[in-house]
Amino acid sequence: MSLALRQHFEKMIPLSDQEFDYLLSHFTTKKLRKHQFLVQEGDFVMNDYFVVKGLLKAYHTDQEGKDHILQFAMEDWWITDYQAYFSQSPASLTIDCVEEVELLCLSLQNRDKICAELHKIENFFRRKSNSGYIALQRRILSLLNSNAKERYEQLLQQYPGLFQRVPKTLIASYLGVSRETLSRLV
Amino acid sequence: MSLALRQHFEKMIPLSDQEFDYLLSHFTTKKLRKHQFLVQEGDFVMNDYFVVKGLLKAYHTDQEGKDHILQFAMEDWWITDYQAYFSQSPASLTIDCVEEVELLCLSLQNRDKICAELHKIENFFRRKSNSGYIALQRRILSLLNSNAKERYEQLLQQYPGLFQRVPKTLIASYLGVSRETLSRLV
DNA sequence: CGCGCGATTGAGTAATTTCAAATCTAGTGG
DNA sequence: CCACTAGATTTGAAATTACTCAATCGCGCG
Repeated sequence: MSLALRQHFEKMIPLSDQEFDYLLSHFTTKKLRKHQFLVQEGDFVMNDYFVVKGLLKAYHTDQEGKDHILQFAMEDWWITDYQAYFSQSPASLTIDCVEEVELLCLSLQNRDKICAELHKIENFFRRKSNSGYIALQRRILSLLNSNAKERYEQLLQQYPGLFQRVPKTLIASYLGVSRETLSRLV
Repeated sequence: MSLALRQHFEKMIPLSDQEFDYLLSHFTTKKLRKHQFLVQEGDFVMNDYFVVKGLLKAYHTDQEGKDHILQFAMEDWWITDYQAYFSQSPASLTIDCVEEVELLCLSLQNRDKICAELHKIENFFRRKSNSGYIALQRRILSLLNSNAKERYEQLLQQYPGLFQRVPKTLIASYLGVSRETLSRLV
């Protein structure tokens, strides 16, 4: 289970066995069933979660009760309500499991601790965050530039595996269109 | 001019005079007039830019020739084509000056160098990037959740100063609506 | 005074949503 | 193996929203 995490780190930074074991000691594990909540609106968010196995979604529910998916996360991705996590304030997002899930959990305290103790981990998270920033910029441009059909095709191209694992309703909610409209586009 | 940068760093991390002077030696300065380009599509992007004075916009031009503003940057903000900068590949964005501008320029080599040499700078950029990530998530949710009017009001609330400095046409392009539609909403 | 840029207004068109109903599909229990 | 059900997807039709294109307005500056 922790091999996935090690490989994930080592895509960016080399680690000795000792270093990795030390890092790993700052994580806890968690398993959840399909449809279980990882984070609910209003919760304090204790951890950032690395997905070892399974698939989750993070979404916000608006005043009219409609969900808007901010993020999916599958194997090798991180997910949490970052706003809530970094500022240790109540969550405005809900995160739940689309499939059965195995997670490695990293508290903010432990994140800061390993970043302070191991310079290369701070480097890892900096670069990771930069990549994430760029990915979100791309998504914003795609929301501004492209109509629903083009956004659908871009997503299909970017994450072909996703479509076997989530219903179209959720894809629609991620793309920002109604499921009926999405259905008419395909 | 460099005082702005020092204060910017010191909002997050304390610095000695020596440390700051050393950091500053890795920046160059640049001044541009209104309407000048900082980055054009296809350019290699040599720097990340810290805005000492003035206002810029970063935008993408789609196939139909329409511009979509990804980011504004004013005093105390950073701006570049991050995709192009971090991967040292040609820019897909254009960045130009809405006002006369003074910048401090940081190359990728120098960024990596000061991050490697000064752990707390790596920490600075990590936290900076995390904040940016959260801000983009908020913007995505606002694009998914809210209609044009609500997005306008959120922007107004978030950056009241912006509206005195940029024409409504640019606001519309940032919000993802036509200028006519925006005009009818206000 | 007049030019030019930005903002507004009007009218017709295109895209998307909403609400309702029909259809399809996978999993369950008999 | 079949019938049944719940969830997911599709389709239809009307209503809404936003867009485009064109014309007009308003204001600051030379």
